[in-house]
Amino acid sequence: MTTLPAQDSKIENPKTGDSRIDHPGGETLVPESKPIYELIEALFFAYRDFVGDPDRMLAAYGFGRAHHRVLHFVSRNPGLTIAELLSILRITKQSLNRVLKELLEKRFIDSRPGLIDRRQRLLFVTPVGQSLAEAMANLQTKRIIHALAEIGEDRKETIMAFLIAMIDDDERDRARQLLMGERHGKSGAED
Amino acid sequence: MTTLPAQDSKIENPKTGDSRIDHPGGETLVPESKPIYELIEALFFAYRDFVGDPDRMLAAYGFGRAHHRVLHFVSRNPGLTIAELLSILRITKQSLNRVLKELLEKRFIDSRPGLIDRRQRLLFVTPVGQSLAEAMANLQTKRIIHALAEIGEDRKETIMAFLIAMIDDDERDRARQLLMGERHGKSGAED
DNA sequence: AGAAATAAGTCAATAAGGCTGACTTACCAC
DNA sequence: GTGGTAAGTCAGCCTTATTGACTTATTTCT
Repeated sequence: MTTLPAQDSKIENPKTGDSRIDHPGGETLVPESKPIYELIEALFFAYRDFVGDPDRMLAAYGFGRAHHRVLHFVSRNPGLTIAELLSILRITKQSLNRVLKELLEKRFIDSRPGLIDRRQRLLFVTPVGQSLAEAMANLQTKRIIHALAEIGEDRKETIMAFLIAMIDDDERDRARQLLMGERHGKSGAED
Repeated sequence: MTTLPAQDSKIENPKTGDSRIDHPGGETLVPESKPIYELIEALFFAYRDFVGDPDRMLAAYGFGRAHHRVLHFVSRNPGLTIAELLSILRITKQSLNRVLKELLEKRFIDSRPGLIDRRQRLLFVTPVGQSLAEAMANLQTKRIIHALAEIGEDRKETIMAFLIAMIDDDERDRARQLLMGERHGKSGAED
C-alpha cells in the first residue's frame, strides 16, 4: 500500500475523456482512447452467465465454483501435481486444500504418489469426477456453440485470438500451452 | 453437430465414450459436440486477468471487486436507483448495502431522493468517484485495445456480437440496452 | 551420511462478499 | 387510511479467499 487515499480529485472534465488522473496505485493514467464501455460490460454479463450454468449444477452436489475449477483442470490435465494446480489457479495451498479434500473424500478426484518424486501427489479424476467435469463442460460448450452460431462458426479463431491476447503478457504462453492441451512434461504422469 | 476446425488431438482422450450422463440437477445431458475446452479455458484466463487490473487499483482504496461493480454501473448510469442496481448486479439488498454504504461514506457516490418518487434514492458518482471509475475503465480499455490490435480492430463488432450472444436469452435485451448506453427512461435523472 | 531444500498437509485467525429471515421507516396509490 | 413498495438495518451463516507458523516425508546436495 502506497499512500492512503489522498483523494485530491484533479479531474479536468469528465466529459472530455481528457483527464489526467493520479492514483495511489502509482501510475498516472493517460488514456489513449475513450473507455470501451460496451466491451467491458459485455464481458461482465457474458462471464456472469457463463459461470452461472455450472454454478447451478455444482450446487446440487454441495460444491461451489472453486470445486469446479479444480475438477476442470484435473480432468483436463491428469496427473497434475498440487504445485502445478496452485500456480494455475493462483490461490494458496490452504485454500486449495479445503476444496481438494472434499473432492477427494467424495471420490470425485483420486490422488497417487508420484512415480519419480514420491513427495508429489498426482491428481486424477475418478469416473464420477470425469462425468461431472464433462457435464459442466458440455453445459458451457452449449452456450459457446450457440454464441458462435450467431457470429459464424468460422469466427471461432478470432474469438480465441482475442481471448488469448487478453491474458497477461507473462502468462500467455503458459496459458496457451494449457488450453491447447499440451501436457506438462514432468513427473511421468500419463495413464 | 457443428463442424469444428478440428483443433487438436494431442490430448489423451477421456476414456468415457459415454455421452449420456444423469445428474441430480435433473437433466440428462446429451452433448451435441465435444467440449470446446480451448474457449472455456481462454475465457477463464482472460477474465481472470481482465478483472485483475482494477482489483489491484481498488486495493489501494480499501475497496474490492464489489465496489468496482457498483461504482462502474452508477458512473455509467447516473440516477440509477437501488432496485435497478440490484437487478443488474443480481445480489441482495443487504450485500449491496454494505459496499454502497462505504462508497457513500467515503464520498465516491452521492445519493438524492427521487424527484417523482421520493422513496427512491438516485445514485450518482461524485467527481472523485468518477475519476476512480474512469481510471479503472481506462485500465481495462488498455487491455482490450491491446487485444483488439492483435486480431484487427475491425473485429471489434465480432467480439461484441459473440459476448452478447453468450448472455442468457432472457437477459440479453436488458443487458444490450445497458451497454449500448441507453438510459432507463425513468425518474427524470439526466445531467 | 547428514544437512538442506522441497512437496504437501495442517492449525488458527482473518477478511470479503455473498446469502436468508425478520423487521422498520418512509412514501405512494387506490 | 389501508396496503404495497423502496430502501435501510439487525443478526447470523456460508464460501472462498488470505497470512503465518508448523509438521512430515522425501529428495537433493555436499
